[in-house]
Amino acid sequence: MKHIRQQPLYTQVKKELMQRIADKTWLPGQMIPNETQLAEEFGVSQGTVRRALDDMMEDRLIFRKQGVGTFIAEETVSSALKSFFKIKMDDQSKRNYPTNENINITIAKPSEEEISLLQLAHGDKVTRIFRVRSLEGIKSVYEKISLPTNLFPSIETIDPLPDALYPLFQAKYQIRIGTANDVIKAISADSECSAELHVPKSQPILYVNRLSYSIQNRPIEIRKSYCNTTSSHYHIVLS
Amino acid sequence: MKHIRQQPLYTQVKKELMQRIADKTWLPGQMIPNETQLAEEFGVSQGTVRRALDDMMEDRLIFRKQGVGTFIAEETVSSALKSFFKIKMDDQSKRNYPTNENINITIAKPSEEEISLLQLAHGDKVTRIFRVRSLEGIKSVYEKISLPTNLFPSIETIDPLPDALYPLFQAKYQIRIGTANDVIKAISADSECSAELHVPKSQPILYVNRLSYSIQNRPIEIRKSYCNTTSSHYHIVLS
DNA sequence: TAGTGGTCTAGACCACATT
DNA sequence: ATGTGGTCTAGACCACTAC
Repeated sequence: MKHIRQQPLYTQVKKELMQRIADKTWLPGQMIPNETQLAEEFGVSQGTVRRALDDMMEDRLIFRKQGVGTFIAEETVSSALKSFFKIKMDDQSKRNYPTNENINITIAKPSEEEISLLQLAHGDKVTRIFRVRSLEGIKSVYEKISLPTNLFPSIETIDPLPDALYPLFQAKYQIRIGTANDVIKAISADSECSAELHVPKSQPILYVNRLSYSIQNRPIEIRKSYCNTTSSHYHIVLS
Repeated sequence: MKHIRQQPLYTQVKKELMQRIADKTWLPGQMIPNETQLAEEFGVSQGTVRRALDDMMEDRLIFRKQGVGTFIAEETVSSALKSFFKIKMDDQSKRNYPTNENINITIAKPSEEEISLLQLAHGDKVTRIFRVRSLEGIKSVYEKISLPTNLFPSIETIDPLPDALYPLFQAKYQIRIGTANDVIKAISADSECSAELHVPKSQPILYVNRLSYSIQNRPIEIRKSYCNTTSSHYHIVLS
C-alpha cells in the first residue's frame, strides 16, 4: 500500500475495501479473505487491517463471526432503511415491512410550503405520491410525499412502485438520504384519513411530518405520514 | 490489573476510569494522566489503555486534544437535555424549558412491568414520580416516572424537585443516562390525563413510553409521558 | 524542545466454530 | 485439529501543541 501520509493507512485500506464492495468484486453475504491475507496483500500489518475492518463494522458495511470469518453485509441499502423506517408492529415477532396500496402519483404546481421547504426555483414542479401502507394486513399509514420533479424524472411511470422509496432514490436517481427531521404530533383523523385508513373519524392518529435531506444536505422530500398506532408504534433510540 | 478473563482487559480499565468520573476523583474539564502513566498504573500496555479511552470517547465521556491531553467531558445540563428532551413548542422562538406542577412522589411495591423492565430483585421497591409539565403556561405533559428506589435514596425528600431530572441523577446519584428507547403512539385522553392536562376526554394524546439506560447499560427509568401536542410536538433528527 | 495523542508493526496467545 | 476473529504486548515513529 502506497504511503500517502495525508491520511492514515487504515483509512486507505478501508477505502480500497469499500471500493471492492461498490464494484461488486465482493457480493453481499460473501466471506472475504482473513485479516492476515489482507494485511499481506496490502503490505500492512494485521492490526492496521483490523482497524479498517472495525471502522467498516461500525458503518455496518460488514459483519464478523468469531471463529468463522468476515462477511459483506446484506443489502447495504436496506440497512440504511433501518435508520429511517421507524414504524414497528407492537408485536415485535411480526417484522413485516409494509406493503403499498392505493398508490396515486401526480405532478403539480408546488404549494408555498413545498417551495420553501424543498427550496424550489420559479417554475419547478413537484411530484406528489399518495399511498397507504399496510402492516400485517392492517392499513397502518397514509402517506403524502412531495418530491422535486426535476430530481426524480419519470418516477410517476414506475410500476409497481417499490414499497421502500429510499433504495429507489439511490439506485435510480443517485440520491441518498442522509438525514431526516421528524416532527410528531397526535391529531384526530380527518375525513381523508378516516377514509384511507378505514378508521372512525376522530380516531387518534400519529402524525409524522418529515423533511429529508440528501447526504449533500439538499432538502429532498416532504413526507406527511398519518399512522394508526392501534397495533403499531413509532420507535426511536436516543443516545 | 487483575486478570478476570471473563471480560477483556480494556473493559475493566474502562470501568475503573468511569468509576473515577462517577466518584468525582476526576472532575469535568480536568485533564487526566497520559496513556503511558495509566498503562503503568494498571499494569497493562499503552494500547490497552488506548482501546479503553477510544470506547469512552465514543460514549462522549472524554475528549482528546492531540498534543495536549485527554480531558473529562463537561457534562452540561444542555448537552444531556438536548439528547433526551424532545418536546418542543411549535413556535420555535419560544424555547422555554417546561416547569413542574402537581408533583407527587410515592414509594411502592413494583408492578410486574417495573420488575421486568428495571430488572429489580425480590423485595426491591420502586419510587414513582407523577408530575405535570407546562410549556409557556400550557399544561403540556403528564408524566409517570418509575425508578429503582435503592438507586435513588431519599429522592422523594428533595424539595423542590428540579424540572430536569437527568442532571439530578448525575449530580446526586452518580447515574448518567446514556441511552433511551422511546415508543410513541397516539391515544385518546383517559379520565386521568383529561383531569391532569385540562383537556377534554378523547382528546388525541401523544403517548411516549420511555425506558432509559445508564451509560453502564443498566435500565434506570421508565417514563410514560402523555403529551398534549396542540401547540407542541416531539422532534427527532434521524441520520 | 518536550510532552501529548495518533498511527503502525510483529508477534503472541485466547476464544470460538467448523471439520 | 485447524482456521478464524478477539485481545494484548512492547516498542517505534509521526503529528500536533505549548512553552
